[in-house]
Amino acid sequence: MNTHVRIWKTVSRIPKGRVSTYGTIATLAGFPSQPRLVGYALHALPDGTDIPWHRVVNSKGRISPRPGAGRQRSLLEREGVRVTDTGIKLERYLWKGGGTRGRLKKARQKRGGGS
DNA sequence: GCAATGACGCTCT
DNA sequence: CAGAGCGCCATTG
Repeated sequence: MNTHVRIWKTVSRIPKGRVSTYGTIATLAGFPSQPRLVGYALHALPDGTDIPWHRVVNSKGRISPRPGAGRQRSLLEREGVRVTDTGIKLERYLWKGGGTRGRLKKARQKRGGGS
């Protein structure tokens, strides 16, 4: 369970109006490339949790097909995060731990990235 | 105690 | 460039 708490704490560190991906959270939490654990930890979150789980999205910047996804999108928009059909602007809202201001230059330019 | 699954990500084809 | 498969660790049955 300690594992979950660690992840929750990391998620809680996400600044308001910003989002992060499972992979990023996993890495920051101390689990390099272990997004499944993050997803599983969030899955175990209680309903009245104080953890901003809605700020966690997948690498595509899209909300995973989980029950309440629509509610998550509302919460994000409520915090000022614009969610488009193409997903959230990770280059704008993606938060990468520490006070990095999320200044991702080339991001990881894995595939497509920003069209 | 063993086996399968899971709110995903990366690499290969 | 696009699509599919495999891998990681922990939790649950």
